[in-house]
Order: sequence, then C-alpha cells, then structure tokens
Amino acid sequence: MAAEALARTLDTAAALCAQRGARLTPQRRRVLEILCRTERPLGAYEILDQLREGSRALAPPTVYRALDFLLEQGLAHRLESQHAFIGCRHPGCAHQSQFLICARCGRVIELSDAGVSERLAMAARARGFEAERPVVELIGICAGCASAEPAPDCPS
Amino acid sequence: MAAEALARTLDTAAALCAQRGARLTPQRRRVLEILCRTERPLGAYEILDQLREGSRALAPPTVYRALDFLLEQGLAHRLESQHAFIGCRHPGCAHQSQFLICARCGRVIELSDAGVSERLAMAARARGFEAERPVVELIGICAGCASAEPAPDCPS
DNA sequence: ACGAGATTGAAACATTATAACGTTTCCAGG
DNA sequence: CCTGGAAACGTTATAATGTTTCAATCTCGT
Repeated sequence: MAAEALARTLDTAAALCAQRGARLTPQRRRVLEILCRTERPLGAYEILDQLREGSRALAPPTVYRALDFLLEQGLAHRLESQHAFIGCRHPGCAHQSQFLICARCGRVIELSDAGVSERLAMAARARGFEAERPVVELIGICAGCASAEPAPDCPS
Repeated sequence: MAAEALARTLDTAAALCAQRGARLTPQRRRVLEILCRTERPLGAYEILDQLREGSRALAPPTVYRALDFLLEQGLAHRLESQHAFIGCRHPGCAHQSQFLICARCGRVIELSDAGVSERLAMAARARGFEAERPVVELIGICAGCASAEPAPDCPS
C-alpha cells in the first residue's frame, strides 16, 4: 500500500476505534501498519519478525493479541486457507468479505459481493442454519499472473 | 454414519478408485472409514490416534499422506477453518462444496449449491480471476442446536 | 491518588504440518 | 519367473502455527 493510502487507512482505523471506545494502542497500530504496508498476506510469525526489528524480543502472544483486536474491529482479516492475515481494504464498511487469493503472486483481492452473500445466506437459511462467520476464499490465478505467464498446458 | 451407509460409502469409494486406476490401499481405506464413521470433522492427530488403536506406532506423515490421497480423489474434504477433515457425503459427484459447520455441536452439512457456485464464479471472472480451489465454509448454529438451546441473549 | 479492568511481557507448552531419507510393496515387461 | 522402476509406506526430526499461564504495567474514571 502506498504511503498516503497507508496514512489514510491508519487514520480511518483510529477514528473508528475512537468512535467505538476501542483502544488502538501503539502496538496494535504498528501491527496494522505492517499488515497494510504489505501487499501479500502475512503469517503471524512474519509480523512478529517485523515487530522485532527494533531489536526488542517479543513473544508470539503479543502478535496474536494485536491480531485478535484488529480482527474484532474489522481492521484485518484472517485468511484461513493461508494461515495468514491481511489488512482490511474497506475498514468501516460493515460487510461480509470474500477473498480472491492468487496462488502465483500471493496477492489478494477483497470483495464484498452482495449477490454471493445473499446466496449463501439463502442456502444456509433453507437448512435452518444460522451463519455467524462466513469463510469464503477462492484460490486461483489473478488476471496479472494469467496474462504474464503461459498457460499451464502450453507447450514450450 | 450408520453401518450400512458406511459400507455403501466404502464400496462406492473403492469402485471410483478402481475406475480411475487409483489405489485405495487398506491404510487409506481405514482412514476413510474413520472419517466417515464419525459425524464430526476429525483433526489429523485424532485420526492418527484411532489408527494407532491396534497398538501400532504410526507417525504423522502416514495420516497426512492418506488424507492427501483422499482429498485428491474427492473422498474427503479439508475444513480450512477447523484444521480438520471430513468424509465426503457425495463421493463421485463432481461438484464444488460448501460447508455449514455448527459451532455448538460440531456437525457439518455439506452442500453443493449451484447458485452459490455460479455467483462466486461470476464475481471472480468479473475481476479476471480464475478460481481453482474454492473454500466456502459458514460457521454458525445448526437447526438442531438452535431449537435445543436458549438464545444466546436469553436471560436465565 | 486510587482501584478495577485492560494491556503487555515472558516462558513454556500444545497443536498442526512437512522435510528428508530409507525401505517395502506392487506390477508391467522381458 | 524375475527384475527394475514407481508408488506407497515407515521413521526421525523439525518447521510452522497457536495457546496457556502468571506476573507486571498501564489507563481511565472517580
């Protein structure tokens, strides 16, 4: 994420937390910044490594606690299929997200497609199932990678 | 899964593998049986414990290899959000599945809702994304648990 | 300032998954 | 039969991910 966009995202996050009475402490803010600065999803231990760069020795719970907070606040998302985390691209918009995860370059597109959400809700309700936490992740090849590389079955 | 249904499922699996030239070895069959006998999804190490019951000392790769085979053949599914595995309820039907996972009782409903799949495909294609492996899991409360228990905000 | 509750630090531990290497089993072709 | 290559399996070790626990510290309303 570019510097200005990053600053904007962090400001939005701070505003949201203030408004909700949640505390975006320096540590949590730092984790959010690391997440948003990076295009790819990051594993908890990758985040930990970056947090430690100021030579401080931090333990895993530090990161997981910050992540828990960010997830609760909708400022970050967990990608279950990747065991990794990513900064939310549309913080504040209360929505259900779907993720398109490129298996080649690792980049992630975050959608909130109402049609998908509705269909899922319908399918669940039809079985008397009350969905609380949807996990919708499509692993595949993004447009950039598809055009940049030969098809998997291409000779040569 | 009931005994007869289990036997039928294992026969179907064997037939499918034979037809494909894949080898459903005793070990793989045993893992499939363990998976199908159980209502809930099982973690790899839970399967391992059951495999070991005949006092043999097996190591994790044994289970993971059997699971890889079963996943490839569409005889089992991995539930990413649970780090667990479940026997396929409709082996042979080439389909994309969605899973409704009850957070209370742990039971799983496997769907293959065409409407959901199509909507997802559309959303992906609109971004030039070619989906290869969909992960669609809804965590929530199943009908049985919802009726059996008081609402979460119910006093008493 | 004070105390309740939230946050953080730190060590140990638990769980899930894979790497690496060698051995056995299967089976098609000679 | 028998044998050579591939697939399956066994075993040890280790990587990667996530949690429990307890103590120390900070924050904020009163």
